[in-house]
Amino acid sequence: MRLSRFFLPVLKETPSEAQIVSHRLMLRTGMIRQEAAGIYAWLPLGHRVLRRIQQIVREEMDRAGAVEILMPTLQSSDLWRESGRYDAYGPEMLRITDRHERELLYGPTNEEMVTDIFRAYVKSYKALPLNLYHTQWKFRDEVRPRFGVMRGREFLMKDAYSFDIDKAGARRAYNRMYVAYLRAFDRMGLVAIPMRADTGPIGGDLSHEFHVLAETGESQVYLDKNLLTMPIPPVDIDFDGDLEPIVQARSAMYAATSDVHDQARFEAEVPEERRMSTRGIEVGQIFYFGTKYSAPMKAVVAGPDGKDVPVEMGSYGIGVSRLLGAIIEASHDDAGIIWPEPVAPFDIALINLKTGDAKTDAACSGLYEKLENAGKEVLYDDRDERPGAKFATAELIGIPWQVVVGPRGLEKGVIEIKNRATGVKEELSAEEAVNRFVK
RNA sequence: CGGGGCGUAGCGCAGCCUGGUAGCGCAUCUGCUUUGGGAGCAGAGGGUCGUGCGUUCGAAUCGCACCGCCCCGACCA
Repeated sequence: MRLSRFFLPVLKETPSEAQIVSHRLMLRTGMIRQEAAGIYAWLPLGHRVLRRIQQIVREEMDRAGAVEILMPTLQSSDLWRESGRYDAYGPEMLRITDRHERELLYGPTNEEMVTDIFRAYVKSYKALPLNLYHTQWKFRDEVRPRFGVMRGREFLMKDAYSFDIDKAGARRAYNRMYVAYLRAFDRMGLVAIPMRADTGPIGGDLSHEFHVLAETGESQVYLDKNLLTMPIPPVDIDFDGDLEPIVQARSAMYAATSDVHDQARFEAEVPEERRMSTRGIEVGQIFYFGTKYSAPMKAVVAGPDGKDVPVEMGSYGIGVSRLLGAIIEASHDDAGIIWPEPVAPFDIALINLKTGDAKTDAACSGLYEKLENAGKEVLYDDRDERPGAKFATAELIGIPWQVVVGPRGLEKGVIEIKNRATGVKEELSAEEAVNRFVK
């Protein structure tokens, strides 16, 4: 993409409404534009990152055996009356009336709808286990939206729903999502720690919140430092195999948010030098809730004995749009964002230091073509701007690699590559540079 | 929803207290010069002063109401 043809409305000054760093940077880099409190338009740069995150989540869901669907944003109130949540949900739910005076709502979540889909088609235990997921915009009319996309009213969320014949099956489904989440967050360059979470009226130990550790996190978290260095399950992990040991290895170690934190237990279980207390951003939650919806909504399947039983369910959310904020909170410096490579909006920022200079233009065009043809996403800064402005833009928007081409270097037959995260610069020939990225 | 604050050009702000018809920086446009870390000079364009009602000869400025947004708290992916 040539920057001269891209739409990248960066701001030199920070809009006054933004308080936390991720929100400021998202506005400054022209990733998002606020349209109303907690509601944002996604501009090209932000949209690109959103899509990459969504794709990583999708790949890991698919790998774990979940099946993608897409449910609507608007739902009929009928299903919610069946589950009893229509009245229970309160003003957080955005309610809409259509021209026929029918009550609709903008979905804050999809348990009812997916249960309805399930019960319409699945009648036998032989069709289980099943996990249906989608990534869709949700709306929760928060009293006080804040922190940009970290706590908007409209947000993009991946939610998966598992269906099993019994609790043992539900536990296996839960474990698959647990492992998939470890992999997904790791691929985004995040250290996300599964924390014991409040299971509410359901009880049990099958609920975890995944938190990204960041100073600006919304909740206080307490954990065993050993969790930070636990190995991530490999790409070829067998999701049909026994994942319990992986889950247990982590669950055995203390990690809790403030609402379930037990200081006495923390001190008893974790040696002082391994105790860590910091802030966390919740980016995902997995939850087993049994027959909470299947029972009232009569989502039943015939078991091996021919008798109908309500399915055992769980739900598994990832805050896709929130992750943009979380990643920036966890990865930035004074100059701007530092995107982890797998989620970066572009792989390489190609910086032409002297647009209009025939040799420099030609060298840049050549590099641009070779890198693009090799499948790299390149943002070529071909604007008629001064070098300083181009460097500043590249740093601000956080492209992982800069390829810097100018007349001075070309005289010596070299260009410069610079890593955004480390700041390390190297002078190479153009050919070497291409080989470096193409491999 | 309780408490606080703010709405003036695309962005950041001053002007308001003490009423007299709007200004600064950045950005934008034109020209010239410049070009290895957010250039300089000269010129130009751009504003229903959030909305409505009121007070007044006269309202960005004073009063009332409404709308929007932000911050702290209580609540949430």
